[in-house]
Amino acid sequence: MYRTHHCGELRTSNINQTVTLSGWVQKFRDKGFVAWVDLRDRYGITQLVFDADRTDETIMEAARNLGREFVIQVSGTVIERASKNTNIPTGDIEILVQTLKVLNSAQVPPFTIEDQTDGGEELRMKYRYLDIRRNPIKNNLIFRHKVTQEVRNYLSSNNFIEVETPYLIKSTPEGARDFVVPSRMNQGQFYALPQSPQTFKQLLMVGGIDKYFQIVKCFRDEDLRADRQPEFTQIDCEMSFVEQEDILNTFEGLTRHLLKAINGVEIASFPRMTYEQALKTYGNDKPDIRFGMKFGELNAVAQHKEFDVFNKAELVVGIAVPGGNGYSRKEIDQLIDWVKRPQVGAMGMVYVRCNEDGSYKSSVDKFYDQADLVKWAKCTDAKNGDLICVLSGKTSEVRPQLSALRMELAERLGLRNPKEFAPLWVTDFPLLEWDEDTQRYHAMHHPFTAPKPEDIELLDSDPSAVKANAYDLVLNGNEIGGGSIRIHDKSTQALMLERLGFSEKEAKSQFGFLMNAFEYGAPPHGGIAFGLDRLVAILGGHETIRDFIAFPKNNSGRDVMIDAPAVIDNNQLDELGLKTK
RNA sequence: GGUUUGGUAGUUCAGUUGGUUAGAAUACCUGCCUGUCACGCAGGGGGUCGCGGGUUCGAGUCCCGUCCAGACCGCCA
Repeated sequence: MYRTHHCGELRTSNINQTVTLSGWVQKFRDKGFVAWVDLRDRYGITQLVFDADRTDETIMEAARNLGREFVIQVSGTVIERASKNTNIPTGDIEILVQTLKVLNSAQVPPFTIEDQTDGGEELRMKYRYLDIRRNPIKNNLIFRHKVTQEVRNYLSSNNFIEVETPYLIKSTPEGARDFVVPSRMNQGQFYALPQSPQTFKQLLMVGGIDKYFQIVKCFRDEDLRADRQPEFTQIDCEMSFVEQEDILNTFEGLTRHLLKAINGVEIASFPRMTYEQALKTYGNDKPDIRFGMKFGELNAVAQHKEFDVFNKAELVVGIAVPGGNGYSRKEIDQLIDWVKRPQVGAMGMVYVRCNEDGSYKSSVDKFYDQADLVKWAKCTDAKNGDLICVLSGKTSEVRPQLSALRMELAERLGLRNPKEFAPLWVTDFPLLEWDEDTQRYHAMHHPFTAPKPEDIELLDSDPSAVKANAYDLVLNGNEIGGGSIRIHDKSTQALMLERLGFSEKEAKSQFGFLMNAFEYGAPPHGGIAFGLDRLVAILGGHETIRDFIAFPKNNSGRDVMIDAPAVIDNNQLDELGLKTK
């Protein structure tokens, strides 16, 4: 038997017991007459003691030959410590070792296996199995397990069943790039890995599985970010015989349950906001509402003077930065440089200092008097001591720019408290979005989203005005879930695909299976999918999802540990019919 | 595809205006130490300054190219 106990469980109540423990050598401390080993496993650390008076000399010697991360098994007696350590749960006891067996030696690890490691990101990824031994990563994986368990518990107890859908499916032209897999038995043909199980879950609805969920890997061949991986996990859900309201209530319930069970946070009901409101108020369809700094549109109070920049702008919009009047001229200049960076792309920034005495000082005093600036302050809800930042230009450009500034300032002001949770439903997304590159409409959500019934006639006259019963769940400025009521009849689906530029033939070959199914009694249905990686990271109080994924990929989509992707040999290419020459 | 930051000891980093033998901390090794737990003390080993080219009497430092990594933009229905 390798162990009778794990390394986190022995207490004073176990004193005098003979125990066997196995684990890794965290640390060896040698005082000459007496030496200690911190023995670590998943559950904690237990101190082993080797004492010149009480320990056999050969064992003493063997202990001196141990290195960091050696795997050992020891047997001995639990004794009370002469000096206790209140920092760890097992700090009152130690093991007086009677037998010591090295189960495996270890090379000196390339970074320290400690909470505050000295290792950099790349090195930790290359030796991810060592990184996982560290508490922060190990605890994140345990945390993720808890979240998925709670998801399964909640949905199961609400009559949802988990059904697996295939990973080897068919490439579709809409949406992200597909990862493709060559077929050996059908040479020249390819499977695609699913970007989501979307059509399959809809077919499950046609199959009568009226409440479905799946915790499922999805794949998108697009460039990565700190919060984006090429393979990621979704909590994918679909329900039949439901309206938007039913879905919002059900999954607000799930999210509330998670916040309660995982974070101990109770939120009575989630606020809602339309897509239009979100853009107007926060410049963004996933606003972080933990803090204010709402947009104030200034066209009416700023476009009557000689200031051409504003007069020519489609939108003049500002935010009030709390306490921002405290910024030095230099700091404000740095802010202006920040918004002018190519990543943000503003042409410039006008600012107004709101002095404590109620007077104003702006960078455009030449054009505007105190009475004007009073109105600006009113529009942006600025208080004395604030700084109003104003951007102008094309609405579609200025809003994201000011939104980026708002988020940056909130970050600097410490307003993005990771312990605070502010969920928000964003509803009434447009069905379609004009794409300049391809000169056609794209589905904002996906091509299976149903237009709002009252907007259907606009599909011909004014496609971009058509709204959908589509919704996102936003948490602390992150989109954590999105879904819609789906089309469930063949003619609407055909019309939709036609509007997206599919020929009848293309529509049939790509999505014929779905439209066929719709002809055999498809129930009204809709659903939602949550990004599990992101959700777990946010609940865990982090922005980066990599530390919540056991084996993540780096910025270039590489697994640096196993060194994938890699070339394959000619025989393999030949078998797949992919050999060039 | 673009913008930007970085690459120096096992690791994390410093390295001034281009100038002597490239440093620190930590890790590692050796010795000492009667209760350590970030143990302490003394000593020691450890460098293709990412790679290639150029400028120069002289390059870790300047220039060009290239590779790798991070952040962001595009992209991500």
